[in-house]
Amino acid sequence: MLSQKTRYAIRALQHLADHYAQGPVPLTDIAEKQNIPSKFLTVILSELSREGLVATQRGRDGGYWLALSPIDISYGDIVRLTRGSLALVPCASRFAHEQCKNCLPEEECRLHRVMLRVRDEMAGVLDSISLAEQFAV
Amino acid sequence: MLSQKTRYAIRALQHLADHYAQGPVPLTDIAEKQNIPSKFLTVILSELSREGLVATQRGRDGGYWLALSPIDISYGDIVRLTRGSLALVPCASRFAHEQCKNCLPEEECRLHRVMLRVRDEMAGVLDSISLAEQFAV
DNA sequence: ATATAATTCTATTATTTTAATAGACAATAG
DNA sequence: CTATTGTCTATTAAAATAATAGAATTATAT
Repeated sequence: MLSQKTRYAIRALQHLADHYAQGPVPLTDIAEKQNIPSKFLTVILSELSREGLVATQRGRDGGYWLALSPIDISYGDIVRLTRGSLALVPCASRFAHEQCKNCLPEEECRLHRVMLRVRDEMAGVLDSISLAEQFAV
Repeated sequence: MLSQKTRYAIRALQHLADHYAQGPVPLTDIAEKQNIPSKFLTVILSELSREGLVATQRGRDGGYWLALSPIDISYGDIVRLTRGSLALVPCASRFAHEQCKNCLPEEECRLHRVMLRVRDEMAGVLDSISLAEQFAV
């Protein structure tokens, strides 16, 4: 499952995509429209900003906006960024590969091989849909 | 991510598949060969037995074995059984559907639609591989 | 019958992760 | 200058996960 935080992050980004190139969107707007606790959203957006996915401006008339065009942000990117990996097990991650705890040696582990397939399929879907797809899917 | 418990469950079942039709396999064997804490495996196997996926016999020479032929147990079945659902968000589950917390109405939620696609792809892979596939993938 | 080897059950504890909140600080527009 | 808005660091709360403990039960061989 995606964590609540990841779900919030995705919906916040969708909201920003909907207002792309319309100037800074204040956090309060996002929180209200998307039904996200605003203090928590603060934490989430600050992280996304540190990661370079959103740009920000402080002060009056400030807010957040996408640092890239919606079409250049895929769901795969977002998930990798917010939870580290698309994979369902640590050893099946392409970019954040690590050994699973208490497992067999990787080359003997059948689960490993199954999960590599699953990860590839998931990547296929998630990397093919961007924030620009309003009615995607 | 799959939980550690789910990973243990899958590897335990794979072990049983490897010894299918060879009589009861004692828990201790599985725990040692698969590197799973034995008391924890106790809990896991009892659950799998209650779910009807493995059969058991107590007492001397007792142990666990698969209640079905390995070819009739898919990875999809196991994941659904141990974590309730294949889906990455509650609202995208086919059999355990529920509303995501703090979300928008489902028909407005774009994440919902994306995640339905992902679930279908995952199901495609996981339901097509069974415990009989030794070198699957 | 009895000893032994095994699972089962219920409860509890420990650990980790996730979610949420608080409050002081910094920047900007007007 | 002041109101508005994001930033940062820390803390707390809550939930999920992982692991353990120990008594009870069952089956088998002898």
